[in-house]
Amino acid sequence: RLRKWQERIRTKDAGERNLQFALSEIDRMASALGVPRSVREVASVIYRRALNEDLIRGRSIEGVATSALYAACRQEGIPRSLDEVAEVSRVPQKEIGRTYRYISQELGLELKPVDPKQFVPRFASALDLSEEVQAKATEIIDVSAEQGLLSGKSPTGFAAAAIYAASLLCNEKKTQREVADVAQVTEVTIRNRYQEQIEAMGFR
Amino acid sequence: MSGPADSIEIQNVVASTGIGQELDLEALADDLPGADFNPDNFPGLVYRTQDPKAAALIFRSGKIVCTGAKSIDDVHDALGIIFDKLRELKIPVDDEPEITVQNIVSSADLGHNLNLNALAIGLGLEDVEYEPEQFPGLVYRMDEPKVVILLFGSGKIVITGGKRTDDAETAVEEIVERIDALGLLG
DNA sequence: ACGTTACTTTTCAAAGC
DNA sequence: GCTTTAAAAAGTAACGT
Repeated sequence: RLRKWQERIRTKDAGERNLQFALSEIDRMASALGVPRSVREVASVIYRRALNEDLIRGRSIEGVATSALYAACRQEGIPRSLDEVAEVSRVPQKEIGRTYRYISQELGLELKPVDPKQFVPRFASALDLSEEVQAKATEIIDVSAEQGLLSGKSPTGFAAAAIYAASLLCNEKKTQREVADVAQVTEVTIRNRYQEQIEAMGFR
Repeated sequence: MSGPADSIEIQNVVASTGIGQELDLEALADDLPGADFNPDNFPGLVYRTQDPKAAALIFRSGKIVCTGAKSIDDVHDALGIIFDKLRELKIPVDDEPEITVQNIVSSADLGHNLNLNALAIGLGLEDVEYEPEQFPGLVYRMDEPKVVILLFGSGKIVITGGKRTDDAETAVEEIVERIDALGLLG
């Protein structure tokens, strides 16, 4: 009986330690990503729910913690790309994506597809672009999405192209390379999306 | 009436069978020209047929997986060729080994562009996986027939997971109906 | 800025780690 | 869970020229 008692304490302690580790990892990654405290709290709640529903079995703590943070950013409307999240995590991007899909499904998060417009303020400020460029980029995204150009396209690439186009239209030109670097997409992707968006806007 | 169902093309058929006899894959690798066998990598020996084009994974237990064929007939033809090759090598093969179709992959065209964002919400986020950052297709799991459908912005689709030839047809009719009911079919 | 090649997703069996 | 095999869809990426 004493052994059972000790094992319970050991298990409880191990569980506590794992939880503490996960929460501190969420905190560390959130800081590195520069997301507000409210998002870390949402991520913590998602992690605890995954823990309570036994979704961590067979998965790494770090993987679930990272996915919880990725999901929290989306839920709070300030998404980070999987690339960005993977940069501050020690879990490979592929595993983060797979784990995210799993916990999202099991917890019924039902998150809508990421809206490219949600990347505009962050990318634009990283490029020192004005409020005017941001408004223009947002308009370009709305118009081209309405014309059906968004289906299947990566939200970051779509946002990057719109920002590039808007910077040209507002005489605050940034090079494709500069925009590509902050959005972490290639210049080829920006070029391809840019061409379609310009046509959708009726320019040419 | 030409509809999306008429555009269905089988792209790949996966089937399993067995010759009812254990095999020495090392010896078989030497006797079968073109056979690939890397036991450190994978326990199966890979053998490809040219006509019909297919690939077979042959295991020590005598069980065989055939994949890459474009029709169920092609699966039978390809496996027939393999059975004959084994018999030529004096390996006893059951007279008519049972062949089980495990998966059929088909493609089709709905004929209209699709708004995948609207479709994700319309079909129900709980049954849909749509992460364009990772893959351009929307993944929809259908219960009856039990298949998985990948839908693309172009209106082209992939139906996989079915075991019967008509699963794809039933699935296409069903998905068209659901998309149409949402008013999302051009 | 081309073209080519290759990777992402889904499905399924096989034997073994 | 992974390893291998095949195939489609469309987007993105990384090569070399």
